[in-house]
Amino acid sequence: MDKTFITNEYQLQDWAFDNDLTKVAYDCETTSLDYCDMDILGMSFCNGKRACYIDLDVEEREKMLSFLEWIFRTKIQKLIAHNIQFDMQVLHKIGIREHTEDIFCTQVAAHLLDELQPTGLKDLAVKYLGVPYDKVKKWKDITKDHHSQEFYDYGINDSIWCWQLMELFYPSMQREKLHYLFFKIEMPFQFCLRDLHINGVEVDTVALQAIEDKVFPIQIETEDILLEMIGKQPQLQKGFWKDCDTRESPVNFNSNKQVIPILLNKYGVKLNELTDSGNKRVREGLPVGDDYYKLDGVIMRGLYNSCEFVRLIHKYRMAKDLKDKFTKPMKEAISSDGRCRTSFNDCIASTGRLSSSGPNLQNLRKMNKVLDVECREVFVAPKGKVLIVGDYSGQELRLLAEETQDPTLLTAFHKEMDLHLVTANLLFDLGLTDGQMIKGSSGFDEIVEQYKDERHKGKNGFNFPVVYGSTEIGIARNLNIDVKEAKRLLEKFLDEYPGIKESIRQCTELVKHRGWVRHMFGRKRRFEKPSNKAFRQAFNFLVQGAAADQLRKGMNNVRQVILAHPAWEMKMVLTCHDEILLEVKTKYKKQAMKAVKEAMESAVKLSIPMIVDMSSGKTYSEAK
DNA sequence: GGCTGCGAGACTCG
DNA sequence: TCACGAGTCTCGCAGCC
Repeated sequence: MDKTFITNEYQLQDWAFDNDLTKVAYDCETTSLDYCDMDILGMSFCNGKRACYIDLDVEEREKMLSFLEWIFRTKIQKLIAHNIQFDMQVLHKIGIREHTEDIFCTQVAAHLLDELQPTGLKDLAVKYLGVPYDKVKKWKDITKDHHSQEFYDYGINDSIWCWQLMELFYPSMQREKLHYLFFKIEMPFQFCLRDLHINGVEVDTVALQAIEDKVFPIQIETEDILLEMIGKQPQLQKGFWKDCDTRESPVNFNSNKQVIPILLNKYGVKLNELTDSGNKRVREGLPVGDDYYKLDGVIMRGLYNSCEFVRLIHKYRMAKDLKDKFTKPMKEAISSDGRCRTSFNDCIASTGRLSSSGPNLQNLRKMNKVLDVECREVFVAPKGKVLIVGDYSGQELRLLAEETQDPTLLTAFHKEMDLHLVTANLLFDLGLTDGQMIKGSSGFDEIVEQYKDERHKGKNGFNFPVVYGSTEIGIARNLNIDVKEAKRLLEKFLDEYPGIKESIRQCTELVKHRGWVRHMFGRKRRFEKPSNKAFRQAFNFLVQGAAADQLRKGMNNVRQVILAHPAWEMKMVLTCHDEILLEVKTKYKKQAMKAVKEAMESAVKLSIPMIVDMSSGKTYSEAK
């Protein structure tokens, strides 16, 4: 491959006019991964024959950027990159906002072709291109001199490898029939991911601080009471009495190793359950000491009435958890413009779901009734705007119906019946008619109230666990009934829903004999060897994975709505598995909600209706 | 004695 | 080997200088 290193405007122009740039792989080197702080150092191109590295940390930078803007706007018709959503963020940041939407992300392609492999560019270069492992340099290994030959080489190799991977992956995807998923769902979705990161979500720092000001005193007060109960005192450093870091407790109530001996010896609490490693030791016939008792929130709640000490430890831990895992990291994650930007990772979960990190905004704590704290209230709409949420109603169960084509499930969703009640009715012979189980019908709320317990068992004991592949033992533990009864009910459940039973059987056969399954939108999941765990994962994938790709299609449609109505100033700001959070000018709220609902509901055509619930508010908690 | 890396366990969410 | 999919924090231990 011919390599050129470019450091000024004329070299760049010569290279660009001498080479065909209709189809190129490109890669950007930047100073930071966060959109707010990021600046570009250089960019590399490869068209399959020749490659160049363009140093942009130079005097003629502005002229070169404006020439690059022209290239992207007029020359490039196909754009290839590794983790292209990031490289498109860089383009946006440096003012290149108009470019082709015909894109190819080699990272996404690699993930679709093998969801278990590492998808870093360097890993793939070693695995597929035969690049020797010791020749692959990581960012942290290269010199800090951005104008050195070594740095230029590092930059240019990325676009060359990227081109070569594209040439390998393109035919592989056609062979594996992943083409539709890749080009029609995943590639348009990369623009949604780009926009989510660029937009971020606005954080109300006053509300965030208010939560910390509420929970931190609770943590300290509870710790004092706990210490007093065991006849000890906190050790305070002189001076900064308000500063938590200078205060040391002789007992760490967050440590089970320290807390369990107190519970056993001083309070005579009986702990029965063991941790996973404790259970393993029992199976292996090894001795099990106090260290192997399990003490988590569920067990602590069970001991509330008999032991005040346990209740206070739980309260202490909840307060500490909110500060350590929500308010503190959230403060650190806010960019200079007051917005929080998470990374949405498209190529991690083997089901195809998105994951979120740095910070993870997909596990925001719900309302904590003990401490009276709602974390979602810190996410707000900017002035003049409102937040709207579109949420797929019963998404996984509807997709379960679609996947299994079970007649009872299909009827339930066609008639808009409450599926948890339907299951309860079938399992516990409640004698309800179809009409009584239709959501919103007269007397429906009373029925739900009357059969609250049975409905809860239908929902959390069967409907959801069956999608996870739960066994009678799991169901027995879950519902606190004996295994024999759980087995009888599970058999009854599968007899009442024969489509589910048959689908699980077929799915298991495929894993046994073929080693992989494919969900309704084309994504594949592979298994190294058949096992009960693999069978559960495979069936769950058919539903969870389909849900993930339905959401992608929904978001792609919503993006088109955004582009069609610039006056609404609508922005996607978050997504969480089955919902999309957007901000929009207050005066367009009604139209926007209608359009988003339609866009999400029409994303995929199924044999049953998909319903999207819309809500709005000034804060995320209000809009939920 | 202090630092670092790692696994286990606990917690959060859909 | 008792539910699917994630991320992140703390604790406590092992290994190293």
